[in-house]
Amino acid sequence: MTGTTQAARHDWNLTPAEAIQLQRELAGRVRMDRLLRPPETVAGLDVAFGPGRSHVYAVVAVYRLTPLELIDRSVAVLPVTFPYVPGLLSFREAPALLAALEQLAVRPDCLLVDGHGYAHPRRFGLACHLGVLLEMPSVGCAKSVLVGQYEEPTPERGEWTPLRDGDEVVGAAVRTRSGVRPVFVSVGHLVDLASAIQITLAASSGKYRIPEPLREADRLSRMLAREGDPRLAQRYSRVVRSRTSRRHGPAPDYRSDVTTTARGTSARRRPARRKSKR
DNA sequence: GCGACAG
DNA sequence: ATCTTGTCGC
Repeated sequence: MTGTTQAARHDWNLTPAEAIQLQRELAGRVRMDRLLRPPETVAGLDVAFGPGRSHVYAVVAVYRLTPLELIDRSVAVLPVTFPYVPGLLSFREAPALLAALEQLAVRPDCLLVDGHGYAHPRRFGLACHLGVLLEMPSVGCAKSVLVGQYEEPTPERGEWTPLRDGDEVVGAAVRTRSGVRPVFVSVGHLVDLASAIQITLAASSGKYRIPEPLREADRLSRMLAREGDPRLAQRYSRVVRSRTSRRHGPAPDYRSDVTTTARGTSARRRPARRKSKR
């Protein structure tokens, strides 16, 4: 899949009302019925915001599952152009994450996203959005619930209970580490819930609540965001990538099909019209 | 009208 | 998410 999907591209310069309509349309493309052969590599995706919340620092951390180890990383920084609105996270974070994915040296078998997938008001959270645009398997892994209710799973790592929104099972509360709060897993795209849970557990060491790929993406994005220098952050990603790819040999090229650029310096025609609260 | 509300 | 000090526990 190297820039061959035409349908998987759209404008990000939308109003909240337009964004909601787009989600309703794209939600029809989510596929959670396909069986997934066990992935060998999983990419953790997360973002952090720089000083004044002016820029989004996106990081992708690719891990091999056995053994669980970091094999590649990439960074992208873009100006913030959309407010934080529960249910519309994609329009604030996805452009930067897609830009980071484009700079990756290796193509991961699956995406593990910091946020929900199907467990969303319109069944189209950030993980679904990325999976559908890239046409690749993705899993949503959030630290708190957006929609739905669940019963506490027993304390042992590996245990889980369904997350239900009305009669529908939209995800699962998964215990990635014994004795701590569960994480909330849901289908992103091209995986079923059982696989999504397995992938989340496989990416978790058991020493921390957050799966390793997401911990690393979170750690690096926050570190770079604190520096507050977009240009330096992007340069840093190149250094890291050449370093890791040198040790593991040449990696297959990665190309996404999205129109976003890695350097996003051009001003949007329709900038964020209000600041997020809280 | 009053909460709830991924990051 | 980000802003922040100390504190409880392995």
